[in-house]
Amino acid sequence: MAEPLTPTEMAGWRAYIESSQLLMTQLEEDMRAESGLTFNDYHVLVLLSEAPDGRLRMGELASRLVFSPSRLTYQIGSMEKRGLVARESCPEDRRGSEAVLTAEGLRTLREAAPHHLRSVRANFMDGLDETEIAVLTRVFTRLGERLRAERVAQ
Amino acid sequence: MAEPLTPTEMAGWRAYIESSQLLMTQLEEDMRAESGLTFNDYHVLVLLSEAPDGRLRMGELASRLVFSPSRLTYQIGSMEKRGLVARESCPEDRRGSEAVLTAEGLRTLREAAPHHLRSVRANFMDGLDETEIAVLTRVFTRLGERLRAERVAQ
DNA sequence: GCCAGTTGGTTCAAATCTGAAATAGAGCTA
DNA sequence: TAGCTCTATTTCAGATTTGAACCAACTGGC
Repeated sequence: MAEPLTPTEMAGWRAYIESSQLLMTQLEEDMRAESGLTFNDYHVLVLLSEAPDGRLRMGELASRLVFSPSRLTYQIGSMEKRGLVARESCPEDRRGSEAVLTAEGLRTLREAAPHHLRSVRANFMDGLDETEIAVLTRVFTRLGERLRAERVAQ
Repeated sequence: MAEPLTPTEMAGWRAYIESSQLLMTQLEEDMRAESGLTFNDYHVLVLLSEAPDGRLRMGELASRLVFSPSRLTYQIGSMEKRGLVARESCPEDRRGSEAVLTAEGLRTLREAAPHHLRSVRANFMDGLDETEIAVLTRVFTRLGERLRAERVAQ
């Protein structure tokens, strides 16, 4: 078997991985400076705000965030302390619990979103033209679908 | 000022960020299962193996990994315990120290690399055609250059 | 109904990561 | 060369993350 990656592929891979690291760090820093939130905090708020009734089962949230169960327990606990979400036990399945967006959480999200999106634009989107955005969207949408499918199948 | 991101941009952004999360998690898991290494461990080994004489100053390594100084201190300490790298104090500047790849570290890298690269191919590259790879490479190379430049300028 | 086997979440100890000090040496200027 | 400022790295305490173990509640087969 030949090299697992051609030089061209290797270059693409390295560029992607290293720049993504850089981008994440930058966005994290901006978010912290502007809103005092973590990227994870923000992502939880977004997902909850989009869910019907502002609530999601822990498992569902964990799977969308790609978080381990214990990590999500901690994350929600931390956000609960800060009043951004509440935890309610689930009526249909008494093993389960749900995270619910609070008014304070929604307010925090509304306040943070424009700053964050501006940061995304400045650090990422502004460098791309329309064709590139289209390719990225296509590539990563497909990638996500593939990986999610495999993940379910183990 | 209008919305900071158009719906098209937003879709691209979400696809990128969520799929990247998924991809990283998958690669991490594969790496751990196949080599008992962390993605960070691996990246350190790669950077050192490419450096002249297999050694790099802590600061240089931190900057390439996008690690905080204290994080790198910890990371190298951990790898030192496992015999993958050694730490030597720097002759030219006695404040500094360098991380040096050990024979054991090089052996570990050689053993891990094919598994990892196969995982990168299977989870990422195989889904892309040549045009897409070219676009990704171009986009992320440019992004990296931009972000690094801004990072230096504060 | 009653188990055995799953599932959904939490808990726990250990590992890792973070930002703010602390250290120590370099380098410049008077 | 003494005194200042800056730089490279480590240390420290606290926050987060990890994987394994645990607990309770659901489910299906008998």
